[in-house]
Amino acid sequence: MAIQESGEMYLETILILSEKMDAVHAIDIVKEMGFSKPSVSRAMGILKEEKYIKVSDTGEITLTAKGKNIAEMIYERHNVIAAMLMRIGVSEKTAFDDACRVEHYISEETFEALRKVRDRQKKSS
Amino acid sequence: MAIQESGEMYLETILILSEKMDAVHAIDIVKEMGFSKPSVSRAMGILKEEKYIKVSDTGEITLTAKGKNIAEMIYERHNVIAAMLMRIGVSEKTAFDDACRVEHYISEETFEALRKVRDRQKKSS
DNA sequence: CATTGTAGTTAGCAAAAGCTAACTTGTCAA
DNA sequence: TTGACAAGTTAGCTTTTGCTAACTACAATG
Repeated sequence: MAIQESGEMYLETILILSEKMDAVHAIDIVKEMGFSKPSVSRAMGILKEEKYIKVSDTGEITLTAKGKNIAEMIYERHNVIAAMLMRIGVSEKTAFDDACRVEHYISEETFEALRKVRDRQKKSS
Repeated sequence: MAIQESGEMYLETILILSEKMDAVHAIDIVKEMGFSKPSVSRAMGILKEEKYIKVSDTGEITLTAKGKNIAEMIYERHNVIAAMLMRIGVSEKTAFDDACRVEHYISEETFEALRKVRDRQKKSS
């Protein structure tokens, strides 16, 4: 089964959290995303099942290579979109929030075009 | 209840179809969107219930003012997003498809920023 | 050692939005 | 007039993804 939007969000959150703390547990995701413990618990079950994450017997959650690929792709999309929005005058908060929703729906082609715009911008600044 | 993404899609489709033909029926929406007849039938029931559309006794579907507002807002978002994507080099087909998904997820602030970019572009061309 | 609190799971509900199967209804052609 | 097709509806299934209630398991405090 292909990964769902919600799965992408969970993976991205795990990636972000694992850069901020040395061990990510389900409870950290609960606090970060604002979902209930059972919702997160089930999501972790599915992600584990589909080999996107590993969960140690102490409950520590880590991304597999497969999971990390997706998390990083989404995260980069997030950054590229948010950067583009801010460049055209959207506030940081809104750019972040909108990027968070939009990141799941753009094609590879659009992403590449956005990335080129960002890179051009970078060079000229 | 606030309108759902799927509801927005149906309203937008009704708007587009009613510009192409003089009477829109459920079957036209079935053909346009590729959903089953029962799916469209139920969606029309909900949109009618919530006063976004009117359905005549011959089955002709028309947008109410409330429905037209939303349809036009979404349609304009669609156009603004697609135009922006094409401007940065995305192909017409992809721009259309991506806009179709993204249009439901951007904030008013982002939309206004995009519109300004488009207007600036218009003037300078 | 008992109590309390934290982390996580299990069971089951709900809403949204797709689907198929099977029905009604109306029109039109033979 | 009958037979067939087209449009629409009804009933009921499925998946996704949130939720609450209630449980287990463990650890730490008094």
